[in-house]
Amino acid sequence: MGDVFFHIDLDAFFASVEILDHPEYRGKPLIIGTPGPRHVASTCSYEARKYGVHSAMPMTTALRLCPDAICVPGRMRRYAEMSRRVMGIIRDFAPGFLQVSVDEAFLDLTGMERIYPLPGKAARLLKETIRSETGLTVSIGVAASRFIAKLASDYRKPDGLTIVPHGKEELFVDSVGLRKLWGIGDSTYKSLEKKGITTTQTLRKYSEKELCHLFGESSGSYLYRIARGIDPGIYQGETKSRSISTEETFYPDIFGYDTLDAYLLEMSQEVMFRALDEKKVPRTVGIKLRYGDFTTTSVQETPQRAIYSSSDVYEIARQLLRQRYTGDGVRLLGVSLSGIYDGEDVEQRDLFSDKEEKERTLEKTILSLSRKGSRIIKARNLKNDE
DNA sequence: TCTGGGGTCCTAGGACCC
DNA sequence: TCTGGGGTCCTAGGACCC
Repeated sequence: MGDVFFHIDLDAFFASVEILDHPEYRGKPLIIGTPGPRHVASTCSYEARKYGVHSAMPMTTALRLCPDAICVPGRMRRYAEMSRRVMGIIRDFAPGFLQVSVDEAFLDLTGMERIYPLPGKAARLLKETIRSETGLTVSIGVAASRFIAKLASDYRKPDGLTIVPHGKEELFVDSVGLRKLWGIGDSTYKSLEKKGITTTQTLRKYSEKELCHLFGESSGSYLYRIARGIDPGIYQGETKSRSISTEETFYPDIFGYDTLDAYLLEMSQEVMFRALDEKKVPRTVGIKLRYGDFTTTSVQETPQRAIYSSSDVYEIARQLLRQRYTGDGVRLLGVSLSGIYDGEDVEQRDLFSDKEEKERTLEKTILSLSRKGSRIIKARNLKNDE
């Protein structure tokens, strides 16, 4: 027997948790999201999907399609808690556990024939265990690669189980359709369409060389592989670079350095606290601006000296804002940290002056306090100290 | 349709070094 | 004078995913 992978996907996760906690929502169109301009739906129940509502849809559009929908704001802590419970069950089920998002995970059952001779039976057992222990349903895809397993879990939803036998991958991607393959978004699909490629069958007529020529090395061989149901290597490499970011969309637009700086300070603190919490040190600070007309621009800087505190982040962010800001109304402002590396080595004191070390220690203390308290307290403490 | 927030990866050009 | 080749780092933007 060859490789066996499961992809487990929680059905309409946030909405399902809300229905679990509020049985009166069951059977009704439910949208997780706040009504109003510049808001989008994060998830919705299957009843709402019948009206054409889907994730990432603007709330104004969603409510036009489905005026009677119940809207609730997301409760991320609650979803994280349920996610941990479900992921715990999945992790205990078989080795080769790989969580890829709050509501998705892979299992590698390769070589487990003695314990699970029939993968389909094993998948049904896992589904039933999750359902009876948490009240949530999942859809599972079973295949010889992660790529196909991932597509398979989406093939029949909710509460689905799709097994793609090894050797039937090409047939399977044909029935999924080009547009729905992982990695084919609007933009890629449109550029394929321009060349008359709208199906996997047509895509297969091109050699790898031709595709690389048309779309570049990386995308070319990616397309070549997925058209044949060959795993292009999704979720294989350990993630190299990491970043931590926060951003906020405003309504109405905000203007002026005073206002923008105030947000920049708050956001600098937030991202740096998260970095400190994970014992990470960033090398690069960036800001992102989106103006009222949706034009978006970003600037980043990698300074020579180490970034060790949120006031460092803020100072750089402030300068970057002055470099870029046109004075127009700002729809979105964001701060990001990237080029992140493990901070353990940097903990050695001689790297920092006494004053710097004191500040860093202070931020850590504030962080540990803030784990119990609110973000407001955190921000106020820092301001008073400056 | 009037477009969130948090991520990852890729590309292309320029700087700089050997 | 009239322009190598490769490697690495940095930046800005874009595509994609959940």
